[in-house]
Amino acid sequence: MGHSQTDKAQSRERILAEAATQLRDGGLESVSVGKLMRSVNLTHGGFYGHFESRSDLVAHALERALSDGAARAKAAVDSDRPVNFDTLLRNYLSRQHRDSRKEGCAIAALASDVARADEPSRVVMEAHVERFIAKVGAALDSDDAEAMLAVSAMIGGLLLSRVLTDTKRSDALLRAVKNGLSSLKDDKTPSP
Amino acid sequence: MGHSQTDKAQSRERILAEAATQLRDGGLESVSVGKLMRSVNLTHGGFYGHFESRSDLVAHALERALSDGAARAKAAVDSDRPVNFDTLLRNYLSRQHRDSRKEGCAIAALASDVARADEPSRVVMEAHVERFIAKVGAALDSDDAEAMLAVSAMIGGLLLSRVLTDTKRSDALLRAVKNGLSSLKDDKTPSP
DNA sequence: TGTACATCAGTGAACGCGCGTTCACTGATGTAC
DNA sequence: TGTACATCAGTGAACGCGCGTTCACTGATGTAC
Repeated sequence: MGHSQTDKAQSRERILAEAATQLRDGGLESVSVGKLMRSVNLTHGGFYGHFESRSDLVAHALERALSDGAARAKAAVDSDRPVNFDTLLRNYLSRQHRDSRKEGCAIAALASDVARADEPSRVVMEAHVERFIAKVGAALDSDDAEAMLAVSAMIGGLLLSRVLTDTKRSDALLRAVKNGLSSLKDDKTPSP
Repeated sequence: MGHSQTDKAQSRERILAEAATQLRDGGLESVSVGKLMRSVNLTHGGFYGHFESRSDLVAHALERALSDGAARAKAAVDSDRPVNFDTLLRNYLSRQHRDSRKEGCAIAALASDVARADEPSRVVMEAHVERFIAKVGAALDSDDAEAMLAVSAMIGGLLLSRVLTDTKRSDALLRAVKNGLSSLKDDKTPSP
């Protein structure tokens, strides 16, 4: 708890990172100023030195939560070429991803929340959805339409696998979506 | 605001129906006892004659919200045979469905919420997800795996179409998922 | 290099507010005679 | 059929609590001389 300017930048960073995690874990409503500040070992009063209001924080933390997911995905395949579609599927639709909501894809974690949020929030997520579609399109090397289908199924599949309490059915659903989408690629690679 | 026993049953029904609508519109956290009772022209005190607690209400209203969607879907195709897959897709992935969250599918509306909720809530939605998979499986007349893929893409697609603020892109996404899934059926009907 | 002082990151008491829940009540319902 | 009374659906004041936000403060930082 220092008092220097670099300490302040670090505090803001810790607040933002923690808020992004709490957002993915509990949704847009779940972050409270008091609990958040306590969880980074600060007191609530200091919050307003970093953010204008709770809703200002949520806006920044939503962007952060979404960026974290993209960064994590990039790290998982590293500097590889255009990204292999099957690898992407295997990572995204894994039991590990299903079971680690806090660290996973924020589009899936917050889709229902943002679908009913105000326009600014939707614009923030929209950019990440479009980037995801572009990335999957490149991996599939196909048009937008196929990438849109794949992204919809990936996000829907991950979400549903988290709803199902029957682990075997949840696993089966992940597998079904993985295999079903994988054949999107197979259907065209053998041709040319 | 009568005082008879049939009045009471009607009150409970009005509370439950309104709660289900508010749930689909604003998520599991959005329903407050005071606002809810005011919106059915009663006072907050009377609430506890109908439900044990707010969380008891939410449990019942979640079930209701999910059932409403199924009932609406059934009404849309009426007493028809096994349900036509393309009709189902055209209804589910319509702009109208996208734009009427309050009256639409509660699985999509509440997927992210329930994914992080306690087990009882997940069990309630799970039953409806399984029923949806079975229904789509029958329409496709195929195995679970293909139905799981279709349901994932339908729910993910509807959700993403609600996130996108660019109407043309949102429309395009609905169309892409509709067409992509429609070919699941086409791929096998011509064969036997 | 050493001292005096302005800055400002972080503290914690206090605020008004809406929440879920309780409870003594009111008055219409519907039963017993 | 008419009256007396128990029941109970719905009312609204009151409660304790956690929320977001404000603000006078403290004390370490880092600059001016």
